[in-house]
Amino acid sequence: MRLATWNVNSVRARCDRVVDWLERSDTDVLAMQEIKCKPEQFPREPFEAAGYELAIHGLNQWNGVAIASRVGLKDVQTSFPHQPSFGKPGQDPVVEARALGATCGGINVWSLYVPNGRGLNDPHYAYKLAFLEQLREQALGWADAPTALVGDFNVAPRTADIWSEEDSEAETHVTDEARAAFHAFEAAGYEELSRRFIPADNTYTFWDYKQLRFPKNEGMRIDFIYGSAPLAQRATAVTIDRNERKGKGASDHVPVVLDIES
DNA sequence: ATGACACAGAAACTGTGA
Repeated sequence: MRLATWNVNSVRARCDRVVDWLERSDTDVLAMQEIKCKPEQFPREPFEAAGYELAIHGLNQWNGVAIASRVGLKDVQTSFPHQPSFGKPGQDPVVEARALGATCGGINVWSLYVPNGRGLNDPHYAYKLAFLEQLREQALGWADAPTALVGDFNVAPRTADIWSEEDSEAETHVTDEARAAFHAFEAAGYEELSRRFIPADNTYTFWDYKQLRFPKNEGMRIDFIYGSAPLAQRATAVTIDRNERKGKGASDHVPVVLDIES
């Protein structure tokens, strides 16, 4: 089975590219982030014509997560228990569309879009840390089953995972506490599988659209695949499909792909 | 080569991302 994660940065703007890639890459399950639309706006037809079922969770033009599967899709959950909410001062907090769980081919798959954090003194940063902490709490209970926590974690775990730790736009991605919150999944029984297969420094999954970041390979490694022990022991390969950042109309993230033996 | 922000919604700009 082939399981992938991809922050597509609008599924409507990227639909043709995403479906083309799905078919070319022979992917069975794709977890998407930043679909940037409501379910009724999602371009279902090309996915379904290609043989995929869909689970979609989107509230507005922000965030949004989805799962496309051709190996079954059931037990859909549009948030995890105690998932933190967020709201601007004076507004009612909302549990945003940042987590979507489903059982696909016997695997408990979570498509995750961890809050960016925005700035170290921004309430969004505390929200980011709380999101990771509460997710870890829930993940403890899923660790004995084959579980995949995949998506955009918005954390660059090591110095070699970011082109410059001084980049002010990524300050919330490199702090000790963000990195500790990221690594806490290891103590919860999970292994980050892209690292096992792709340990090389300066191997990125995101490059900003601005300032020639991609041609200069100035990116960040922030998209990951955590597998519980029962899943990790079945992992055979991971690839990062850097080609998907090329050309006009690319997302700023690329797919990360896990192969699992049955 | 891979190339100098992009997306959505509202309104000719703003919020958001990282």
